[in-house]
Amino acid sequence: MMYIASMYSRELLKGILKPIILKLLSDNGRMHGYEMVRTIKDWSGEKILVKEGSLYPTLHALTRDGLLTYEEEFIGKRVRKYYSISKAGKTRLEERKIEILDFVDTLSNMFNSKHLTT
Amino acid sequence: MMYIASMYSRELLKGILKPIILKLLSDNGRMHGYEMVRTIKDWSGEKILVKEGSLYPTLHALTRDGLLTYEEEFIGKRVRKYYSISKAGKTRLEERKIEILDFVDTLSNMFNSKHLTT
DNA sequence: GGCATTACATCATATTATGATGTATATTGC
DNA sequence: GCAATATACATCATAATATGATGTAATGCC
Repeated sequence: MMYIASMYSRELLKGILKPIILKLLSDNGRMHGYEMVRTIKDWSGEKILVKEGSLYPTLHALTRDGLLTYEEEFIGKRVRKYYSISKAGKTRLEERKIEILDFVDTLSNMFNSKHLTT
Repeated sequence: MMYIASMYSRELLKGILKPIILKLLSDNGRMHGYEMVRTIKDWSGEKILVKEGSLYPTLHALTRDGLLTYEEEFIGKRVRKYYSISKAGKTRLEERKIEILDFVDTLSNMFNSKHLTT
């Protein structure tokens, strides 16, 4: 059992999990689900804590959409699913990366300056 | 009738509308709904295009939660609701601002560097 | 043996932005 | 004067998606 709470509010994290998974697999090659949870945690400085109830359905959705592939491996009797990013997944990642960095920049400007209408 | 499409994908915008409204009213004092839509558009460089179907229910929710107050005014026969941020709203904005700027920074780091696990 | 960790999974629920739709007044161009 | 557009409010069904709760089972450690 895993019980953790994200530092960022639930709403702020919406729409960001898929790109994070794509980026993770793009950088690291093969990874399995449980490994991703821990890596995202480390990677974000303990600030993004993905829950299993979020991760597994998202991995299935990305696979269904052809952005990921996976292979099963047996460690003793236990099965592990190693996921990899597909060609289509890499293309999608590039698109989303541009959007995210631009969005982040927009938000940064919005909340850092004082915008007065005249 | 207003028909516009946001530059950013739907998911990415989730959870950001409330803080934007709070920031807007914090900077500008009194504003009415329709004015907010146009200001957010200008303010974000045409990148965040809030829909009426999103804005009005959100204004009601923020008011219900005590973060906004409003006064009705008549421009001829037409009613306008001028919203202002409350003390509680300002407190909430400060909290959310810190969270958003930190989140933005985390995302920027995540998507700009290559993170390899060893 | 007992406990924590690893590793997968599903499902009901909550949140929230959107598109569609509706109503009505005011303004601007011709 | 009239038509088109802009102003200004609103509601509702729908879609997307992260979470908490819950479940199963193997492995590693003391």
